[in-house]
Amino acid sequence: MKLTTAEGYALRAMVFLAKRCQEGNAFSLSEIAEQEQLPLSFLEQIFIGLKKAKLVKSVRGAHGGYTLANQPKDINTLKVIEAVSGKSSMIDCNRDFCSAGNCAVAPFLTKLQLTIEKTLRDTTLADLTN
Amino acid sequence: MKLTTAEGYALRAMVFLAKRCQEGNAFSLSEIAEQEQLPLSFLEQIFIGLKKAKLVKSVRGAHGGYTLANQPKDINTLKVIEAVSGKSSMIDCNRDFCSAGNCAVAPFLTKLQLTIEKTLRDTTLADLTN
DNA sequence: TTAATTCCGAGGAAATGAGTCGGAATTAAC
DNA sequence: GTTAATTCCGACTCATTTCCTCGGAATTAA
Repeated sequence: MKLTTAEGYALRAMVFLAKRCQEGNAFSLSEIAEQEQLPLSFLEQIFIGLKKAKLVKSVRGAHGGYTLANQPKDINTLKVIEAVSGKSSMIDCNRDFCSAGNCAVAPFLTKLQLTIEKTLRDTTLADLTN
Repeated sequence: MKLTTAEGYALRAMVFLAKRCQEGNAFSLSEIAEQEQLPLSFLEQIFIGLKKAKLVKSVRGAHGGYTLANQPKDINTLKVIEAVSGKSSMIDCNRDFCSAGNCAVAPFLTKLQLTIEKTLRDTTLADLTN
């Protein structure tokens, strides 16, 4: 039960942008990679996901880069994580035995997941820039 | 961010025992495996961890088995999970850059982890037997 | 003695994680 | 129009982790 490094990188990069994208200016990935000491080509993959999730906008070509698609206070950490890893479920157990309602643990896990998601949803990039 | 199947199996097996070990009677792994439809030899590995963590007691030899080491209300789900997987940290990022306090995300992740651990610690086997 | 069990280490197949690589498409600047 | 900087995209690799299995040793009730 831990964050993947891709999720961690995404959060770090998004916080980086939140701190510096006040007027919608874009930052190139090479700049982010250098400043945050992240591997560039991996960051590319990550930002493709962030773009698809419409959390960032891209400017292609020379002097291009990425900028936040919304205000930091309107981007929560759950969205960032899901953009990178997809919606994940604590319970990937899809056996007949369990999905038939015989599993004593399943309801608890859903509750746990909701708790986690609420915490993530309530924490925005703005909360992380202070 | 999901439970490993070993962690899930452990919880399921422990709930099984919580429901039936009222008088400290032991159940063999083959019985648990059959009733809960879990792979036996994998369960063996898992229970070695549970035993080391002193969450269960074992009775060796024929007609042996496992029984809970404490009352269900005194065994919380965090202990079960840690017995199987060890203490895990949301943040395994040990780079100089981050551990020097430059990481904007780290404090949030520790807070998140504490939240999760509290939920797990507050949920005992007794809560899962109803 | 036998059968049922816990205990233990080794190993193995599959999935996942954590990237890299090569190149295509786009665009500003020269 | 060429070049350099960038986003975009798919495929690929390599290491680690997960999810087990296997063989056998130790223990013990019957």
